[in-house]
Amino acid sequence: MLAYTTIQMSAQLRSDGGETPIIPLPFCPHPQQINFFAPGSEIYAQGEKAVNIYQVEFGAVRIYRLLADGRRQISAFHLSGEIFGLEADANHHFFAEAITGTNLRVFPRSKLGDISQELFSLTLRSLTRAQEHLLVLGRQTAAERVAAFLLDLAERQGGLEQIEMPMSRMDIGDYLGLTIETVSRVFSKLKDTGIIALPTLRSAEIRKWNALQAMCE
Amino acid sequence: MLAYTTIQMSAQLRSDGGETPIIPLPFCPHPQQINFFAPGSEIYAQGEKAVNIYQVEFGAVRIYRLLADGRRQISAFHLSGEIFGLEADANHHFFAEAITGTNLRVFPRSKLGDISQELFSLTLRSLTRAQEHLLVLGRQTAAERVAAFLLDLAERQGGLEQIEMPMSRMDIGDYLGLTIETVSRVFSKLKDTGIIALPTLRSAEIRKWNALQAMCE
DNA sequence: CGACATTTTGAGCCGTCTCAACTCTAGTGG
DNA sequence: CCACTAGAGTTGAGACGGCTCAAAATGTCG
Repeated sequence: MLAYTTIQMSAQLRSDGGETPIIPLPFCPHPQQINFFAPGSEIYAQGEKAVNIYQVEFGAVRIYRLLADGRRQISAFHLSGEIFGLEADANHHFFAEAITGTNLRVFPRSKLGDISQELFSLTLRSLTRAQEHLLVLGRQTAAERVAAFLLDLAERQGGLEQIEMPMSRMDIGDYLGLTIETVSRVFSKLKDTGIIALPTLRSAEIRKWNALQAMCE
Repeated sequence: MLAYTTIQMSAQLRSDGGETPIIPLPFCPHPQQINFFAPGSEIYAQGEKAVNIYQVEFGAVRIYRLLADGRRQISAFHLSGEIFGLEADANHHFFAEAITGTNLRVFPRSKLGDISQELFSLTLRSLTRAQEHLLVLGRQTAAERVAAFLLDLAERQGGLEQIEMPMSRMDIGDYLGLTIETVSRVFSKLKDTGIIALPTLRSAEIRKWNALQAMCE
């Protein structure tokens, strides 16, 4: 929505520097190019012809859909190493945007050839992830959703207690089916009860793993 | 949950007889057996080793997950022709149960060999469907959810105004993230406004397509 | 340091849930 | 064929969680 262009380097440093680079980038069937996307920039749009698939080298991406009145649902965040952009037919069914400055490996769909076992299993993992997120959206309370979100992020970042959250509160709300106010209130409550700490706005630290896990049932 | 055994034939007739058999059953890589499942019977359980994939010949199946306190989220219904049971790893992440009397083609996973383009694209379609359902659960009101559900069912049954609903109100609620009471209230409202008719408990007739579509935005 | 965007906090409201009673349907047995 | 019964669905009243609207606080970048 907002078109930054000059800030990209600092955002890049934040999401890439520090700790982390634990996640491997194995998927690599062909020589491919790497493109940089500035924070907030569009990678593809709903309805657009799906010519490429993408792998995050570093940064973060949101996949989302919009209702006519502007309500937004983020169906997934993609972090380093993850693949996105595969579609069931010729066109994209969702929007994809870079959250922070993001480097993407671009694989032309035409050059993929036969479906590798690896690509298939990445797709199945996405499916499982989406189906599990359905449980969160359909049946969990606000507190449970945020807890599940934090644990999921932690796990995807190597299981450390320090979590990077490249996305805004609005992104988190649109992912969890909540408003920013509710997300914020839950964060505050978790902080007050000592379950997490919030060193900065875009990072969290899990202090009581069992308490957080217990919240998801 | 309930173990019928004597009623299975009538259930079978209801879901199979009448109109419908429009949907093709193309997926058929190897000779395979066909198994009958009585209404309510378990096809596989969460955590169980995933040895087969399944295709519905006739009947209906629910795929679901449970929280510790019994809250249930149905992530998908599968009708004639549809495939389910594929998992990202060795074990099932969900439960699968027959809703009505159901015949399933069973394909041993071991005999699938290389992933066919067709199987891959069926998987992608499931992924898209799940991601679109996230929008429903995350951002739509009760009335919008029910409208989307009815339109989806109608489309999958060939676009006719007569819809078969093999599942109970509880199933619908657990699919849409609502209680049975709310589902029932929305059905009543749609009936009162003449948008749908409800000839029997397990069928519906769409009277005003545009009104229903307008509800989903 | 100053301006703007983002996040947090507060107060009141609304949609959906909960709990309870009633109705309808389908199956059972006289 | 009809009354009886159990399960499923519907309807109503009140409660509650998360939303809306508003304002204060914090963080970011010029």
